[in-house]
Amino acid sequence: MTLKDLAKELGLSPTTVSRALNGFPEVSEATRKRVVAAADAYGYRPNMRARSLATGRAMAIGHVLPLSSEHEMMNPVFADFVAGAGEIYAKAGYDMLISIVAEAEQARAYEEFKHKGSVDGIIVHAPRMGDPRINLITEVDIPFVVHGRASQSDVPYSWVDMNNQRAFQRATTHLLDLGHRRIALVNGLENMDFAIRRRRGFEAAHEARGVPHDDSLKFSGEMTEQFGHDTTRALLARPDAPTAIISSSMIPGIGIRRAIREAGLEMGRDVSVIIHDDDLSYLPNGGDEPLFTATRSSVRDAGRRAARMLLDIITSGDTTPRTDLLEAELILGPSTGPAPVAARMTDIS
Amino acid sequence: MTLKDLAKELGLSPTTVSRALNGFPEVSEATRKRVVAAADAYGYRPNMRARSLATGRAMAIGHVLPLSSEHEMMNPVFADFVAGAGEIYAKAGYDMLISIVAEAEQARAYEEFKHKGSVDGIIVHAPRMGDPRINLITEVDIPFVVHGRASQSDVPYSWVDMNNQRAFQRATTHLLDLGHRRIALVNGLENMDFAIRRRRGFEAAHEARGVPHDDSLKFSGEMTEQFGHDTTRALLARPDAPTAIISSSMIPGIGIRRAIREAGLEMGRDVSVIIHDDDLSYLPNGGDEPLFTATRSSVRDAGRRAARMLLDIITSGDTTPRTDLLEAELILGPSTGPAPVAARMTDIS
DNA sequence: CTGAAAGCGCTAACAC
DNA sequence: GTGTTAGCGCTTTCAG
Repeated sequence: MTLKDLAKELGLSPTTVSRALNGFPEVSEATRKRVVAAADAYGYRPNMRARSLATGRAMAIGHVLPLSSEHEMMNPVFADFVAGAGEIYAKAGYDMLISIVAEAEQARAYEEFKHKGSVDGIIVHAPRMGDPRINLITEVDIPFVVHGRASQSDVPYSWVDMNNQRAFQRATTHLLDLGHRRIALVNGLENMDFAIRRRRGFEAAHEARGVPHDDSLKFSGEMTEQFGHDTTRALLARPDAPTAIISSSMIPGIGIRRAIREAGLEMGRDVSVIIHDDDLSYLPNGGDEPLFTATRSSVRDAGRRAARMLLDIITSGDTTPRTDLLEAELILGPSTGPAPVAARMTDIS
Repeated sequence: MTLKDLAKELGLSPTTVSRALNGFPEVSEATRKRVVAAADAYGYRPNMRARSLATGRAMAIGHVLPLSSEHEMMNPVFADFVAGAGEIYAKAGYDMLISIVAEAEQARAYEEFKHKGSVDGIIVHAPRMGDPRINLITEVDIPFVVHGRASQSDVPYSWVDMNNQRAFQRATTHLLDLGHRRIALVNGLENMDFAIRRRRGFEAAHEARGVPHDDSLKFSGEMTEQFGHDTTRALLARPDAPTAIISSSMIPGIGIRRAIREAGLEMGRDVSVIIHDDDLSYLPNGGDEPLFTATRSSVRDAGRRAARMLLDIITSGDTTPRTDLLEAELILGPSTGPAPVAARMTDIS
């Protein structure tokens, strides 16, 4: 059933039918009712490809994420972000196109998106420090919003991001105010933008409280359980072991828990641990475990906001860069001051 | 730069240029070379919408997942599956469309996909027992492949799935052969197809070895850490506590570990635990923890296979249902026979 | 081997 | 208010 068929059935011209269906003002209410009823009855669905070709709008948004981040904490985060964005697109009648592209082919990917005309806008995921993609996509001249930020980028651009610095500053301050003076930071690789901001927050908290921060307590690596485990093991074996640890993500957090247990220590009593997780839904805080604290914010909401921002840019045509910084919702749970860690250790070989 | 522009530049007709670019045989090698070179030089990219309209092929695949499964173990699994599928699509020049649709709107979603002409085929995720979507989509008459299976469906359909029954049968057999006689199963909700199959495998192993399986040792619930924790806690408090536990997923597995530790027991010594995870990359088995065993298979590979299957169905036009059952790659790690659990327990209040 | 012409299904001037 | 006429950019008969 095409528009033409429907028009023939109704004894009208395709134009009128089109206008009636698309809510143009110049069609009479009577005809509109007839047309809509008939369209409904015949189960008519406009062909988007044809409409796209005629209007120039694809009614689709592309999400691009670099293949290289497949083993980062990106995986679950990405899924949630996309779910949130998808919600908004669905409401607005847009489709969502996902493409996972190797670093080297990013430039081509954007160009293709543009020239193939398959999307009206793009969401860029997992930016690095000074990510070259920002420049690439700006040149291609297609509306886009970055999920996260890319420090040191020389061109202005639109983004939606969590306030990573603030979240870590608050978490760190919390520990400092409890009396902790040696706090370790288990962070992601510093080529990821968020990792740098988190470290800055960690340091800022120290500076604000006049407590020196020891570089030998700051670690950055791939966010695996192994990394959390080994780092913590080594930390606890030191004569100047920290009394608290802040983990940048859930996964190394699991390793941290394990290492603490292996050392014969107890979380929340001997060592305070804060595990930051962008979306706690994966690892609900059991409550009865002495897991010290956790920070929380909704990635899904970030997805929704990014989608709304992009759609607005597209429909308004106003491409002046806009930004949206989401405050993390911190859950700073059952707390305790510093304990003489080293004294309580049994065997960590 | 459109085909017409390019043709004009070359002093050829659009037809010839099209044929040259699309590898039709009747064009001379000389012209083809010229055309290809020019296309390259000008950075010409065919407009997919126009091509789609002309050919009737959308060159895109839709992935539909029900909104209801957002809090299932679906999240990370979905991300990986999609990454694998995306790889194949990219190579074949297809786009990937994702839509997250509420249960109630599934029927309409498929119809829209079909009539809007935005995709050539669909991948259905997270099927339930006798999932009605299978019938819906079959009626709509668009090629599709199901990721997982929906038992009790009356129509035949194509699917790619893990051999969940076999994986759990093997894991259970492993424990039985070590001498365990009371094994608990911490499983997902049984409206999910895989949960049922896993239980069947668990039971089949017992039957094959002539060991009775106790219904009071089988649990099914939402796969949260809390569920794993509470179940294990209660299990260990029983006078007839099991000597081994099999967990259907990583997340409750974390709770299981915690409950065992809280009970003053040690995994792999006092209680043998097998945590099944479709993709261990999220929780690398540390190796030095007495985590007993784990099963492993690549969700990403399943995504690749499903994508290939669907593309083949589409291009060949042969819609006779095909199936692909992937064997899980089991890692049945450091093992131990049963220990008198109850005797070793300290305090679990 | 190449080109002219028609059309995919829809929208958007421009008339009436 | 409604219809007519051109396209959107590409593929595909059908001629030559």
